[in-house]
Amino acid sequence: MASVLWFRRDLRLRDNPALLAAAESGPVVPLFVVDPVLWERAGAVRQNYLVASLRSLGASLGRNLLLIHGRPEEVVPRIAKAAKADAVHIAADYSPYGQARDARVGTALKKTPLVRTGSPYAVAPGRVTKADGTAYRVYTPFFKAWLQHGWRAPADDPGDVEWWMPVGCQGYPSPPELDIALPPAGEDAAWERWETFRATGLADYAELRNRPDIAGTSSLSQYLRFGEIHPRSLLTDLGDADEVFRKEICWREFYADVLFHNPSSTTHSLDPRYDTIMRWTKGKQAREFLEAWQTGMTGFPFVDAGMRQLRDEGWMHNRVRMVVASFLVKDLHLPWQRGAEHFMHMLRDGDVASNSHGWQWTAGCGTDASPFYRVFNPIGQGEKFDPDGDYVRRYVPELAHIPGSAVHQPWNWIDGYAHGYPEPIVDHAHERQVALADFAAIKGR
DNA sequence: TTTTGAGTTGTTCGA
DNA sequence: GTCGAACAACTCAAA
Repeated sequence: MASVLWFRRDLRLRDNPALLAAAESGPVVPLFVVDPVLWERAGAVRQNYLVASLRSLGASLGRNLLLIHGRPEEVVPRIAKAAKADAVHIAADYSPYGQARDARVGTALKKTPLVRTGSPYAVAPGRVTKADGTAYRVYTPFFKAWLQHGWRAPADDPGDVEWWMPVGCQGYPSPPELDIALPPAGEDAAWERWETFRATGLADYAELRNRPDIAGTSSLSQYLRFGEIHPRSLLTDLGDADEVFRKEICWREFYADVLFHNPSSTTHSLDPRYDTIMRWTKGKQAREFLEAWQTGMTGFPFVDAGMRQLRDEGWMHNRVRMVVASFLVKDLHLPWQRGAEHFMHMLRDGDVASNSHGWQWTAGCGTDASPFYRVFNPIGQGEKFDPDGDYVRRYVPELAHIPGSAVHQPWNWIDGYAHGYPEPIVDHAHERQVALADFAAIKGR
């Protein structure tokens, strides 16, 4: 009997338990459904990356990837019927949209089972709980329990799979052309990046990961996002000395767990007081602030460098993500949701769980005891984590003439504004006080 | 059961 | 310049 293996965010053949499950019963129909909802949501950068990844997967299947455009609840049953499949195999998707979609597809499949094997996580969301069975809301206890829970060994190599296309394949979708270069997509590229990072970056990761001027991070985020490599594969290769990197992988799992238990937290603050009490900037001023932030024209060099990196590369260093997020929420007083939407539209690694809860953490309405007084100083952060100013000069050419660390304070440089760089759109010290006062009002309720 | 201490990523102020 | 304290309120786990 044939079966259908429906790829979604697991675009790989290695360490793929759902593939093993599918291959057990005979020929496998490798299906990818171009879901118009997710496609529209992705934005041009992720659309391009997805197509590149699908092409890579297709090549590794000997051009047998079955691409069909349409709503999954319509497409998947149709393909299963055409293949006379005994089952449709998937890796579980724990995102709110994925859960709802898979429920609809399961219903539409009627008697053909939708079999979930594995997930994009080492430990599936919902598995790690407190002693009373409820979900964690603080990271460190979660991390301890997650380690304690442990995970399976990577899945075996699938060997020779008989790929089969029972119907004609539709073409790859055509995203708008980009004038930016994305990293190489696909499973082989993911493993190559991982091996390079293991050999050259992992030992210094704890020290250098916060330096956006240095390539100190793993650059694996888009590979994890699209499942071109599984986190279990990374964890298996880690040693005792790699605790900091292990914890970063666990953050991804923690936020997936938090979102699983709070499906509305993509748009609603975990702390419900937050959405109703904060006094946000409104009207024309809000639109102008948002545009200045999005285009990297706030007059704060480190913030603007980050926002331009996002625009130019579809990616931003994590340290800078926190700084620009803090700036949007606590200096410009705009809701975290506006920033999260922009990130999801622009990021090649955009993941709804990590993105929503990264933003909520920064905004101070999410998990963990994010102290209300934690307002990042955009200048101080730049001087601390981009000490030579190289990061700012790389992305903000109007400041390229200012040497060293002085680039973080163009107002103190004699020709600082000679090349059209804008002056600061807000007074950070003042806005910090406003944010603290707002937050104190929330906590009083 | 109650208490206690710690909690990703910070900043400012005053000694 | 460096350094420690202070900046709430709540979650969680261990004592």
